[in-house]
Amino acid sequence: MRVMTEKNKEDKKEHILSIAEKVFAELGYEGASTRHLAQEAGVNMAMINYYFGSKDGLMKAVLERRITGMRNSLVEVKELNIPSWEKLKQAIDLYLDRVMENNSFHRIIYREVSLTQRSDMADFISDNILKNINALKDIVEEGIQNGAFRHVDVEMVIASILGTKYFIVNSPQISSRLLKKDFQDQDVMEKEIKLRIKKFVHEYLQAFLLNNDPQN
Amino acid sequence: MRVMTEKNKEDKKEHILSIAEKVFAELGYEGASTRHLAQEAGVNMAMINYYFGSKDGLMKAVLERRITGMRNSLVEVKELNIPSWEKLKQAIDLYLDRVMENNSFHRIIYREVSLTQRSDMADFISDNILKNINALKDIVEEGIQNGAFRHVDVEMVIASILGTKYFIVNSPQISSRLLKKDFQDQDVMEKEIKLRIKKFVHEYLQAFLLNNDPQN
DNA sequence: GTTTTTTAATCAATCGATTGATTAATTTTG
DNA sequence: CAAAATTAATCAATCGATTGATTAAAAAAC
Repeated sequence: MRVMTEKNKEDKKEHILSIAEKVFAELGYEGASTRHLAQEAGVNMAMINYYFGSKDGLMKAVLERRITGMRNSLVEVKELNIPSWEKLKQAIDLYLDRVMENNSFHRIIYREVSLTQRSDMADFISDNILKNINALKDIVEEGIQNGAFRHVDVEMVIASILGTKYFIVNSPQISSRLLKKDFQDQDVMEKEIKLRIKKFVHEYLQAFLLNNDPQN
Repeated sequence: MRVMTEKNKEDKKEHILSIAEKVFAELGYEGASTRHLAQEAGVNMAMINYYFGSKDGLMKAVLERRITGMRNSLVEVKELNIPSWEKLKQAIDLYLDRVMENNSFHRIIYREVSLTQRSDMADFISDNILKNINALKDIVEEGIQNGAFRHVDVEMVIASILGTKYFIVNSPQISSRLLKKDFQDQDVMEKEIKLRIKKFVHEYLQAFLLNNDPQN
């Protein structure tokens, strides 16, 4: 038996977390049994309760691992002293980068909030997502106030930005066939689809949002 | 006990289906037990297997009830002899009307295809959705060919249209707080949000898609 | 009186969780 | 340093509860 030092213990928890993230995305929370989660991670079933208290605790640990720090980056961009249009582009690129890097995680959280039933888990998720959304919203509203953007429906602009990536990331079976790309290959997705989404979002926002009238 | 005539038998199946649609949207497929489904519908648990064979059969019946006929309407619009821009607007309005009317159903199907794991259910769903998507795609491509639309990334345009409604309908906990509306009230959603989505999608497509250059 | 519908009871299988026992690693003691 | 005591980690086995499904019998319908 290998020696399990303090360093290796954290490795093990991290290992279980990363496997669980994939399995939850693959089968859903209810569909992923603790036995299957343990088997996939190559650990005894009791280890899940030993390290995370419960299956619910494991799920929350998976969520918290990714949510921490997400908002700070967006707020940083929001407070940059650059033109609104550049600011919005940077925020969108940052958001898309993070989403595409951890697409399993984003499938999980939107799957959970798609349920009507309220729970502390769903509340925790939607609270955090809403904070990120509001950072984006602030940037757009700022651009409208300083005349860079037209007077558009701000909430709908946000919904269309998030929705576009949401559709592509959360329904891979459909979007991969629409975009004719195999999303099983992580590399293809990160290098090609990400650029394609960014290019499209930039272009349609430029056409719809930017105020080209120098009068205003 | 009430008399159950032949007419009433179909009513009962339909009653179970409509309740199941709501419960599946609320709790997910795995989260909704046959006992709970039966209790909500006010019938004995064995009735689900008697009428639908299995829980899986009930789910498939819920799906097939709505999917049938969806595509035909879109193809009808596609074959109208009107300008591409009018055609696209009609198709989008038709699609949004159907989605908002049956939002429980749409939450169910996208929840199922958000799982990576392939299944006959997920395949059945994505096959049918893709046919509807291709009808929309044909309309946009036709508009590009006849010069009405600019040479845009067609697949991304579709993804943004579907994604916008997808985000609003499938994550009600988030979108209701973003849009400051309570989606529990079906009437408010159908009469207000639907118009708002339509207005927005029309406007941004007009800005991005329409070819205002009379040369082309 | 035969068929269809409905019910309560029950089935094997699986769920998440916990148990007591065992092993490995660390700390304390002399 | 070495022996003893303590803590941490892991395991197989099993817990009660719940799952989807089935049954035989009763009730209703025709």
